[in-house]
Amino acid sequence: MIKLTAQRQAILDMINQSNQHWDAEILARALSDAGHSIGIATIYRGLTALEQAGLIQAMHLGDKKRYERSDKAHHDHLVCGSCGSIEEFFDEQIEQRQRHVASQYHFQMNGHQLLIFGICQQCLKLSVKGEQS
Amino acid sequence: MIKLTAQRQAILDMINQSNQHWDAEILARALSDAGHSIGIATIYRGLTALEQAGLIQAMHLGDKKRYERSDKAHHDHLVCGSCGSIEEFFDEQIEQRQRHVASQYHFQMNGHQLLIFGICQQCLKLSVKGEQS
DNA sequence: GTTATTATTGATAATAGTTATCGTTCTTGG
DNA sequence: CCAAGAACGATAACTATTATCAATAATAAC
Repeated sequence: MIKLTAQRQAILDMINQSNQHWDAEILARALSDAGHSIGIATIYRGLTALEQAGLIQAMHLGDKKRYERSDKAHHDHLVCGSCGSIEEFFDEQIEQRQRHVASQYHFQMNGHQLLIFGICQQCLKLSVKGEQS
Repeated sequence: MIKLTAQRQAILDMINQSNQHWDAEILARALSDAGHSIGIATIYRGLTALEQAGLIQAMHLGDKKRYERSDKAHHDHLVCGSCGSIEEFFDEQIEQRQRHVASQYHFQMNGHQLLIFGICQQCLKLSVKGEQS
């Protein structure tokens, strides 16, 4: 159904080649740096099309939408408020409990998003070092 | 520290009087309907100030920020994709597991957001009725 | 209790992220 | 080859939010 044009292929490749959680702006810059000149509207449309086709997956983080590869198993995210890095995790017990809660509320769950905010290990180390000096 | 002006008091009252998850636009309309004429910038600034003071709490849902009372215990949300309603729930096991995951990753958690997406009981009932007719 | 200082307000301009418009280009089937 | 539809790029428009700035209100200093 979806037409995989050269532009969309470039977007898809870029996303598939890394574990990043891309937003449209960063992706545009990366594509430009890689030699692809793709209009920003085409990038937004491409992302939407690729998401609908299930070729990539999307999440809302704060005020912008992020896209990542869809060829990995479901997972949730640890978001560092200091460096902005995003770490992934999966916990079957949490998944189970969510299904349980949904059924309790007679709620037909078709997705979820769990973000854990805080400070990542890296940044914790740095802040300790910084305080010592 | 925060100055509770008449405008901010009106915003706070409006939020405290209901269990809604307000966005700035809806809140502005409600305040206007209630006879308060408060500039939209003042509403945004007031919301930020009240949030920083801990008098209300905020969450990101999709592309807009929502505010709700802070005088209730922590909870997460079931978001209906059909009618937009937001139901609240709390599950200690999920909370515990999150703390566990964070410590596993040496991640200093200082908050989280869990959104369960799907269709609420009300909308499920309606869709069944609709299909029968 | 006037004056100086500081914070807040409202109108509006500006910004960020995203979507819509529109004329042009690229496919693809007949 | 050519018509129909999809996608493209440039850019205008839109939504949510923040910044600017002059006017006003509250607070503190004398």
